[in-house]
Amino acid sequence: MVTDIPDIVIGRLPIYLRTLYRMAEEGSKTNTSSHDLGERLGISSAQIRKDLSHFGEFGKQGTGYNIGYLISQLEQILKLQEEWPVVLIGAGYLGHALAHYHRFQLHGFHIGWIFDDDPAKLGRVMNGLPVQHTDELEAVIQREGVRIAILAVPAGAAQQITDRLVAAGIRSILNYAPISVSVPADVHVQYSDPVVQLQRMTYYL
Amino acid sequence: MVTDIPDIVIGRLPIYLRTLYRMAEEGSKTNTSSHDLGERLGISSAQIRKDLSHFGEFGKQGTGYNIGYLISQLEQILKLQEEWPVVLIGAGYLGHALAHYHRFQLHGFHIGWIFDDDPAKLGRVMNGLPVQHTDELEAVIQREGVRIAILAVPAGAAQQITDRLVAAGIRSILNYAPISVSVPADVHVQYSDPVVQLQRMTYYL
DNA sequence: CTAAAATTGTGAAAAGTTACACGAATAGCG
DNA sequence: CGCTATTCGTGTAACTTTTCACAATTTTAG
Repeated sequence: MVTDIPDIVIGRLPIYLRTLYRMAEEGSKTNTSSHDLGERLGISSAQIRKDLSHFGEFGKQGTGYNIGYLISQLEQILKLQEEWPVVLIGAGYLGHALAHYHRFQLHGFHIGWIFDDDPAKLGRVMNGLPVQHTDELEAVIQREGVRIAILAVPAGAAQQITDRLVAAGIRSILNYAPISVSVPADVHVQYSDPVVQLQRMTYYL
Repeated sequence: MVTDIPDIVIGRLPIYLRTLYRMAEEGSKTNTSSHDLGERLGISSAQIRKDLSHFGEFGKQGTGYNIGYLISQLEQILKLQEEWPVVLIGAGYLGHALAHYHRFQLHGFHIGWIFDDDPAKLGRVMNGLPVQHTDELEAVIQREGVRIAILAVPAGAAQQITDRLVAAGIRSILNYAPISVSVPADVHVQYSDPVVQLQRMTYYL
């Protein structure tokens, strides 16, 4: 049951969770089923049941899943019931947008520090936070025990910054830079290169 | 050879391409190998060779791959040798950042129109483009033959806008909205929900 | 010129993922 | 109360993806 869950399963849980939050907001019912959920997501009901079964038995035959209960279980599995401090590196257009992205706060990710090494940007305030020099990265990460970073810097700076982040204690990186960074096995990176995402679709046009 | 390529293979080609562009820029050599490429990407060399072999024989035993040639072949496969017009929906913080993202233009994606339905944003200019009312979506897409859209609107608006995009002729959607949209089978969607991406990593912390 | 090293493309094996299908439990209805 | 409709959790089968390993070719070095 709780042994070595495939990454691909973990990757789907936030999607389930997102849909459950939406169902809870709609408030039209207290329960849902794997079938119902699957239909909304374009995923088979069997897959949803199999995925959840890795972690326990959250449903009830005949009734399905209680939405609130399943939400709390998924949040627990994904460690989303605490607030996670996050550092943001890069105060360009994208960094600016991410600094203002209110859904981070809403879901327990608190961007608390913004860094850049462009003198023109230092001291600027974004959503209440001053842009600090990257020289202070290590000190902040260590002092505050930050484990998560969002990287929105140019390709040329990404590997070097990544090495510093990892050395300072960062273990999860959301990478918007257009480059595959190299990290130790215990560090997780999620890639989000907008160009790559568009290029994945033109083949089919 | 050229028959029903797995999506997962298509999805890796832009990553290979990105690395090849970087190698070409570095300019230190004209050739590379599956081994070399794999090392930079954290992917096995066998996988790279297998992926490429779906489309033809681009390498040479003993020598590897000519970087420029492989780039041109991948661009051809992915249909990246033409310029693609793109519509952007949503002129909030994220839309603003995407409108200014210079790598789109650099890689042949031309954001030519920005839409929003918030009266306060209409007429504002972003990177030289005026924000237009979403009422004009269909007319523009049809007149200009646009096939690609970037969606940066709130969850509540996303499905309705998606339906209109698809009806007007859009076939590829890069979706930043935090919701799984439902589309016909011939329409491709790439998801990029920043919160989901962070939530995929906290499990491992 | 020859031997060693590098490297490809690929068939086959291994590993991983998804879908099927069914017993068991529950709820709703007449 | 008993019958029908739902729905879960899961063992197994089917399918997909990755890895292995090797013949064939080319380059390099002596």
